[in-house]
Amino acid sequence: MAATIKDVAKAAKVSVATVSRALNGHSSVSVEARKRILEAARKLRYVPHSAARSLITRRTQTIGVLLPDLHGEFFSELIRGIDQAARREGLHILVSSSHGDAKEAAAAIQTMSGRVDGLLIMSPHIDARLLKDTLPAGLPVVLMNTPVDDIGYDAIAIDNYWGAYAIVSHLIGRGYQSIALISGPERNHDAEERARGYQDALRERLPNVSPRVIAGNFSEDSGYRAGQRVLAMRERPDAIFAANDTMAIGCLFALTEAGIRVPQEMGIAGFDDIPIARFVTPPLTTVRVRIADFGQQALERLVAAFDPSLHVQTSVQTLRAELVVRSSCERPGSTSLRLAGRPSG
Amino acid sequence: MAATIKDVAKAAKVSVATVSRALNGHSSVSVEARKRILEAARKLRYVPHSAARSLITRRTQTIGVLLPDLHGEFFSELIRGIDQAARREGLHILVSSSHGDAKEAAAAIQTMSGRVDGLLIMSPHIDARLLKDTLPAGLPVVLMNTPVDDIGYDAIAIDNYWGAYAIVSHLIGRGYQSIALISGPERNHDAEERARGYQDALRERLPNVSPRVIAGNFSEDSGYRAGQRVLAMRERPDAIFAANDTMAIGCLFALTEAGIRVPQEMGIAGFDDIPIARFVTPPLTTVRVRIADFGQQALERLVAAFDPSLHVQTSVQTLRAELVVRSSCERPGSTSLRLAGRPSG
DNA sequence: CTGAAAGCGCTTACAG
DNA sequence: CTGAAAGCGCTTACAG
Repeated sequence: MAATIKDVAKAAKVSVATVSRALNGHSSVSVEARKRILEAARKLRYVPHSAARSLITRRTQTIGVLLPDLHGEFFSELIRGIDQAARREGLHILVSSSHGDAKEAAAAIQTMSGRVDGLLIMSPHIDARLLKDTLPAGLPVVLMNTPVDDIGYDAIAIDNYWGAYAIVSHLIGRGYQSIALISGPERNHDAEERARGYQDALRERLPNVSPRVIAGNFSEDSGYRAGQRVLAMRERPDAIFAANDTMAIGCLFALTEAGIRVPQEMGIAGFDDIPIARFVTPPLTTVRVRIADFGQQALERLVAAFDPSLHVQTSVQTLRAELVVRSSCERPGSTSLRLAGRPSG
Repeated sequence: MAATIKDVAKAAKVSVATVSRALNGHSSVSVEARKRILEAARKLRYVPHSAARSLITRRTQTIGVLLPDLHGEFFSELIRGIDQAARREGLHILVSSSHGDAKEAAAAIQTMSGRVDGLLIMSPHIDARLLKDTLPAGLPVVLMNTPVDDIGYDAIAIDNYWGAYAIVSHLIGRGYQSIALISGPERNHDAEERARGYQDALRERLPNVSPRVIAGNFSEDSGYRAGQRVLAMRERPDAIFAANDTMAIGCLFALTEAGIRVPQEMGIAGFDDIPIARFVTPPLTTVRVRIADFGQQALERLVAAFDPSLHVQTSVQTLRAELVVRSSCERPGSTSLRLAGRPSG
């Protein structure tokens, strides 16, 4: 049906070798031959068969992106950044998501790994050993926000710890004294790092106050329910740090519904700076992570790893986060103290 | 490096043909041979080379998804639905986005079409002729929300017209008399259909009121600016229908900032029912489209088209939308009138 | 039930 | 600058 390189060769009256060379831009083709070949290819609507090419070149021009989930703007932003960078590099992207556990993630890696030149992996579940057992030796990989930073994989991570530390410090600077955390899902690396930042900030800056953690799972709904639990407490906290914006907004909704005034009676802060964060009432103080940039950098790391001469050693790169101060935890009368983003390693 | 079918054959002491048959589940392989082969394959971590297989089977087990953009939750939901259905079918998905115009979309179709068994295309720009000129004959395609419904392509579309018609009718039923539209981007099919629904509802239900359209482009920011323009009008409308939720929320923000009470002084309605819509203050009345379902159905349509015996004729399928009534246009004292979703064709 | 062989559509030394 | 030929790793009639 579709034209092959043979058809083009016949039409241009040259060998398939010459067609291949002309189409791949090798210089050693005469001007007239090249012209005839290009003309014939155009006429026949010739498109090289990618599988045949891959078979011989051992390159697919495709990279795989393994994501734990696809809910929410975080992932569309991430894919957007990856896709943009990939297009610049002439690479296609194969997407796979919804891996509930390590086993599923490993299976997805298996089926992808034969079809791609490299893999971008975000998996809160997988560990280093499983990864090593699953990945074909020599396949370039960049781990995104995945808790495997010790053993020979390139990785890129959001500075969750610092972001959480900074925002809790900010709340304390604003005069809040009893700050509760709405946590993310258990065994989720991002969630754990944010919790750790919360704990450390509290311990260092308010040593006499003990942390209070309300379980959440990153969904709006869990934030809403957490808000209701706060309302039911005998001794309510005076501020809440939610481990992501989505929960912060759910919580805000619960509080507003109950007539609690934010930020006067209770401060709220989130994490991520999703687009909607600035549009809720009151606008949400949060930590911004440039997610599309994150995706883009991950892809560029991967591309760099394609060239072994450039890629001498694996390393973990951290992506700077920045505090975004809005009014959801600005008590009237408190003085302003703005923290800047820490330069990342 | 990686093991090939030859290595497995050698290890299991059979021919490559037998290995191929065993691994592909053909029945005509003796039990012992199958056992030895499976064992050898496992030991060698054999994974069939997908390019080699594709070359001979003419199937890639991959479908391409062409999207105009990747901003916002709409697209992550869409990809999620597609990805879920694809996984069930054992298909991989190749994603490509950010095609500013028809030419870019055509180029993306070109580079993808050699690597996929079928294509899901959402492109507000492309027209039927260009599509016909670009697509290899015989490649299964399903158009998603793309204004090419007349010439022999399968298509699936959101019922934008009806959704807009229904929500404007709802506003009128609530007693609003002067309803302005914040439109979507020009030459965008969804936007045009929603505008058409708005115009028709107004013409039929309030024949003496002329429509008022404020230009927007689906971004929060354009909604915000539209809100400011409304505030500056000499004769303000008493309700606003924004062509998507994102703009509705931007507009709401502008109004709230200016001290306008919603819904008492001005009603607002949106379109899409993005997750945040229920969390803003007041919660937004909107039209819900089950986006993940939409993606899933598109993929299933495509898979059906793989089997020519099942797939006799192309057709356009419309996805039901439903009105979601919240408080952003509930004036005190107005009576309730809830419209149900229309069954789709 | 099994194997030898052809062939899918390319690229790339090799020889001229 | 060009062509003949080998070979990438599979699958599948064909013959036994």
